[in-house]
Amino acid sequence: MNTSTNYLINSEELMSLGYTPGRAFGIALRVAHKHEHLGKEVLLAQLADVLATPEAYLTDAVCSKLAAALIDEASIPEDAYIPLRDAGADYAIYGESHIEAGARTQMAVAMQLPVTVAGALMPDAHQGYGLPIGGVLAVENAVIPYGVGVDIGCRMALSIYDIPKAFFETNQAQFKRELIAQTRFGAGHGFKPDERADHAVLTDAAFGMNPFVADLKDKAWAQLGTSGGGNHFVEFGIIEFAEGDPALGVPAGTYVALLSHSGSRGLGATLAGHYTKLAKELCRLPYEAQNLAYLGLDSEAGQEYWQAMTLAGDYASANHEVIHRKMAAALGAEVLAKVENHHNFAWKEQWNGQEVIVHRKGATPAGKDVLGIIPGSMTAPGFLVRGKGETASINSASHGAGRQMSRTQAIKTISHETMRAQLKQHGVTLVGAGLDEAPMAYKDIHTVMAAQTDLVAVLATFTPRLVRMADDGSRED
DNA sequence: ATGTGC
Repeated sequence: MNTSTNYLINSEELMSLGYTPGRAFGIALRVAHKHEHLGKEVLLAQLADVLATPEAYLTDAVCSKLAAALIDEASIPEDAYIPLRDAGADYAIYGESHIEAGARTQMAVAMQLPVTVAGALMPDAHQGYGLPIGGVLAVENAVIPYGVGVDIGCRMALSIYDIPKAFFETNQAQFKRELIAQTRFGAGHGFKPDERADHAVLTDAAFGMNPFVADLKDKAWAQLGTSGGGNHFVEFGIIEFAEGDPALGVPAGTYVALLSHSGSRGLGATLAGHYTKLAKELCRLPYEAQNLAYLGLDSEAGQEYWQAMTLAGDYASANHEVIHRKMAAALGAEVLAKVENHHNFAWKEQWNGQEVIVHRKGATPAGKDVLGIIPGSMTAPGFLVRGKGETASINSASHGAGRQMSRTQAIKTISHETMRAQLKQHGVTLVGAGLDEAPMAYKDIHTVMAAQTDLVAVLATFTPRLVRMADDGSRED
């Protein structure tokens, strides 16, 4: 994904040929990279010629796609693009010193959209696609598919069991068995036909909203109750309430709890891809803002996306419900309390006396007295929090610690021995996961929490003990 | 994030 590494022909050279940033520009860079064996001079001459007469290259084995993109771009008049504002409004940043520059650049562009009302960057923010992860954007009467993200409705769910810590510690083998038996991980994975779960979401009329969505229902059913890959997990841990919480109905004390993190699987990903593509066709923005293409809420496409997003959110919730339902039944556990919050979604909310659409892409809703879960890492605590309703953060907080290292960097620099030692030191048993999910790849959650004391108050601390994540190819054992 | 690509 990192396209900036040692290309024979770089962006500046392309620009000196007369290429301008856009889709064709990216294709030209890739063509040049793929055919480096031709040598720099030959490539530069060829790229200049394609730019001058793209029509002559429409059937060329190497440059046909580049030629088509150039013709396509030239056919769009300058004034077909929706202009950005010259200067974007200011936005609040929490924990700025730990946020990478790329995330701030993306947020600055988002602030220039003509529909933008307000924005904020959470302390776990990092660069994403369109809106940064950890970005919050309030807009007027529009929705941005990539402001929600690919994993629509991705969320945290916590079940607090009436099980003492001591019982967990003497029966860990049983908890581990059930963790493996009741959960499914891995990209593309679902349940076999005779293992499929049932849930009311499968009867949601929104599955019939159009043939495209209807086609996704069978896979959604197979994946109901699964967790997927990446940073998703299901884990047992110990949750400590220093004080009782009357609203939740949990007295002060220490309990065993189940915490899950996952989203809407293939269903949400397919819907996100489909509606982002549609938004890009209907909302032509300048190159740097193209991934922020928006749909008017009053438009047919906007209403369709909203309905699809709502379905994906309900489906993501059902996924967690199935996991938690199965686990409680398998353990014979009584659930004292449940907390759930999504952190990739768009909401209709009041902000500063005005109705806005708030996009939270990797940000926890933190309106006044709203409960949320902010996970740390597999060896660092997560927190059950209560929102303070801070206007400047648009009633939001971070959705975790955030990455300190990229996946590739983590795989390169962290050893299996180091990771094993870290897990052992914290008394954590891990099933699955690769080095890219090593705890050292994440920021210090305490630093992140310290940056958002104005946004949330901590109600309880959750310490992971038995963690399951997707297997990954880099594992050696 | 996602079972499949510029």
